Amino acid sequence: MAPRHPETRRPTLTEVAAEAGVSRATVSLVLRDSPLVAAATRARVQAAAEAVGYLYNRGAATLRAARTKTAGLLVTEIDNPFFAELVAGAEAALDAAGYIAFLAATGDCRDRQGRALRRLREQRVDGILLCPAIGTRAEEIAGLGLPCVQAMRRTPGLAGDFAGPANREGVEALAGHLIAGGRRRFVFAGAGMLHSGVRERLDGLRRALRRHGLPPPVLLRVPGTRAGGEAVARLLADLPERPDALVCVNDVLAFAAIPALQRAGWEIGGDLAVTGIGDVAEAATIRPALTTLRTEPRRIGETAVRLLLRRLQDPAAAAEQAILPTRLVVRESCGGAGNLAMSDC
Amino acid sequence: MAPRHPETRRPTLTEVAAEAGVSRATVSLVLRDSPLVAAATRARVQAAAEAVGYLYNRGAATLRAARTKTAGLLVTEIDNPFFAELVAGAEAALDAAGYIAFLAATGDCRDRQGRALRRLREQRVDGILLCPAIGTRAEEIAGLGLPCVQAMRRTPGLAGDFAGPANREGVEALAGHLIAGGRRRFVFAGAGMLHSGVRERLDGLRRALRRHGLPPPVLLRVPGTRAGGEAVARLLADLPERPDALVCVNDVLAFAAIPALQRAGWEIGGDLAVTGIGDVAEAATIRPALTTLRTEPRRIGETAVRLLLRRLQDPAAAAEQAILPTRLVVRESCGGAGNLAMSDC
DNA sequence: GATGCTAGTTAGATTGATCCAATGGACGCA
DNA sequence: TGCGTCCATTGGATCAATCTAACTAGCATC
Repeated sequence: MAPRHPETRRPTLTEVAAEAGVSRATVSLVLRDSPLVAAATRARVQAAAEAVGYLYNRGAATLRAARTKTAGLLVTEIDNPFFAELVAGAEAALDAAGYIAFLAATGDCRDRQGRALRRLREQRVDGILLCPAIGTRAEEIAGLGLPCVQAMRRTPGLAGDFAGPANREGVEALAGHLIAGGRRRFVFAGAGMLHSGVRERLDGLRRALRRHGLPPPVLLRVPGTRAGGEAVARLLADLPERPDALVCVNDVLAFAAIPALQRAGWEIGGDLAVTGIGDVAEAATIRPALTTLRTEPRRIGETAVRLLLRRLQDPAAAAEQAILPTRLVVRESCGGAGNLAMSDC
Repeated sequence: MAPRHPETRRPTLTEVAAEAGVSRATVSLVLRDSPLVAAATRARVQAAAEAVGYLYNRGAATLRAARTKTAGLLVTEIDNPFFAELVAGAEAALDAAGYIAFLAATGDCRDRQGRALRRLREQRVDGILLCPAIGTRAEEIAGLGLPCVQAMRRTPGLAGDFAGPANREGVEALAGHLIAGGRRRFVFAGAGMLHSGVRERLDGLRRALRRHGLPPPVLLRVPGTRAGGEAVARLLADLPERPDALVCVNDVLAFAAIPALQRAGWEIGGDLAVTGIGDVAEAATIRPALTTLRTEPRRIGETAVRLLLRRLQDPAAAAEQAILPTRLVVRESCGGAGNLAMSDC
């Protein structure tokens, strides 16, 4: 039986210093890659650290210095494939920069978000990447006293760094495609939680309809989840007028809506066009394959981290809004022109 | 323009102590919910902490005490929906216990895993939940000197805590179902990386075939990813004998294999049965819907955390192996009996 | 010979909480 | 009153790093 958690005292700077025949301060400088130490000394210290099996204690460093080399990733839900990809991209980018990520989910609940934020501050993270929960107020974020980059959604009245897709323009193009395909009576599903991202998407849709002289969309106030998608089939049946296009606030909602609608007798791509937003992997395998707006979550995560790292380097820099272009991916679920093809927007 | 990161010195125990008219030690006891302090004193201290806007500094506490209230989550890939669910379950369970999770991905690469483990140790995490990368050696884990619960896979020769599905029994039942449906010539896809989990699945399949006097499966040595799934179509066409059943090592591989096979002219569920393992949400929406073995990743994550918390409480406890039961979910992709139904195994 | 400069190194103070041993006061009991 | 307990509280040391300012050579300059 191997020893489990041996209470061996780990060696400290002092031991390394003794081994190398220098002071603690010098060892500290070497470990932090300071240009102040001579090459020979540096080599000697590194050898000594290796020899005694030294392990850096970031906790002790944190106490004295202001940096922890950690960042918080606070997203809505981890097991939504969209956010999973966003988190994967953010984690990889942080890792590459020598940071390590704390992960927490808000479930779009302000209380949970508040708890998580408190823990992250207790841990003295250097910065936070946040998909703010519905109802988050600007003071909550500004009051953190921490660099915070928002992703996907913005807290109203908070003019900080932000990374997200060009929702309005993208959805406008998506709706334009549907209209060109002959669709006229639009429903927008997922208006249950009107955060800034949803509002932009809805705005894009409204603008396209207005431009073509069509009536505004019917709103289904369901959450943007699989559960929300399942509710859609029932709600659609109850509408006074039969719609011919269902624009879903995100892919996941569409994934659940499509089978439910099929069971209810709708012919997806035929009498009803269905679209998503995101273009996660499942969009290509569901049948009919989903017409959607590609927003590249992985890249959004990477971009948000880039903004965060920049902000850490230069706290006084002007706030940056990284609005990433989207791309319309036309598949079968919208029927009409361009079936199975992809086209830029 | 709101102040960005005001260099306000955060109040410390000393300030709270002064405000409450007690010593630092007493404040510390209150903050840690010690039963030693009198109720009146406790209330006074809590009010004082609130009044001065005190924020606990876990870094300082860590330096003195041995606990950080953090744990590491080290998984293969975050954007595989299976692991995303596992991580979501683990994060929720850790959160409920007052812990916060570091997240990192190994990409099944020992070097990356090693780097992540080093960072986690530098941060002095209390414990680690690990899906060990291929080729991980027992000493690497035992040498951490840290509580470590393995999930999904085991490092050979390491007898520690473990949480994972009953792969062998599950796949045996799955294969039994296919055989009962008339399938005879089996291919196993995803044998590119033979970790313990894959080996168990393969064992289960082999056992079922042997029991029914059928020849062993053909192995396709592709990775268990979407890319691996796409390679499958080409490889199947090249086989000397046409198979009638494709057992995929996981759902994600099957999701990519099915459309690729369809394009190559195979009739899924008809001339070729295809199955996955996991039963993530996409399994129900792909067409034909995927027959798979439900392994409940979320519950595996929760269970692994339960084991980890137990180990933290009692480092000397006997190692526990939590082997969670699986459930056969029969859908269309395997054709034959039980179409669209679900059945226990 | 005094002075200034630079590169490399260092001693000692500091960070904010916890641990430990000690202390003061209230209480019970002979 | 005196003594032993028990409870609540405390001062000082401690954890392992970083920071600050100072110091030492070595060399060039005036």
